[in-house]
Amino acid sequence: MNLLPVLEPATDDACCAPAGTPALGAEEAKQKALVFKALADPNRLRLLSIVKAESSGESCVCDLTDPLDLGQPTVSHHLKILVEAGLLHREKRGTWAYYSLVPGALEEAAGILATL
Amino acid sequence: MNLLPVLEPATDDACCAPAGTPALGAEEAKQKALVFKALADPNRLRLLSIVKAESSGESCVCDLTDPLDLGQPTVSHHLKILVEAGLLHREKRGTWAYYSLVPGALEEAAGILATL
DNA sequence: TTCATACATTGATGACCGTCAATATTGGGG
DNA sequence: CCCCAATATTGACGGTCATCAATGTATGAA
Repeated sequence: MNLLPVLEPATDDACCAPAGTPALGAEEAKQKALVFKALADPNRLRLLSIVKAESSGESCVCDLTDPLDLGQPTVSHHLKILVEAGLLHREKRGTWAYYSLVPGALEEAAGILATL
Repeated sequence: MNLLPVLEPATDDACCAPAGTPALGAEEAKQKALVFKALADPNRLRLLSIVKAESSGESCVCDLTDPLDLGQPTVSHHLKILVEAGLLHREKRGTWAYYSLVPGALEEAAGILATL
């Protein structure tokens, strides 16, 4: 998938050999960092945890506002970030909004680390 | 490991059932978020990628400064963050500093996602 | 000891982020 | 149509972060 750098025969001087194309491209790295940015907040981790623990597979915002010590707008903000990161799915039914894990999304995030 | 919430028989009103203890505690979440904070930067992902791709298993700073479009102090700063997150190991030999992946660290980070 | 190299640290700056209060929007019920 | 409940959006504020230029530190060589 990645063209490996040419793997120089070792410069006679010392350290600092390859350079060439870095293993992970700049754009690719930026993209992958987005997922971890979404995961890099304690309250968002707790949100994911609560949604995952729910037996029904989904939680409405009021289920999520109480356990965290945060105001409702802040929780909504975090949920939006998780949705935009592709980790949560949002479905509005009546007045309520139900959030559920996107199937395989967490595994995919874990996969990024395995294939760095 | 976690005491599950009592799982109310469903309040007659509608939504908003459990509350109780959130699946992931506040302190625990804060701790786990630290690793993802370290991973939440494109340049740090690239650094990890380069170190991992190196056949010798380690890279000195000059190997890392060129591929990224960053100054040497900035690279040093990112490396420090990765070391403090427990992802990289630093060993100084002579004038050079060699960085290598901490064995199992990336897998452990991936494990956090699996056991949220 | 003096100099050059490799790397780390400091201080400053501009950008981004988490949080809240206030307000807007949407949907259901009377 | 009007009111209320649930959620989203906006604007503002304080804190953190990524980056760089300048400087400090340590190691090896002359």
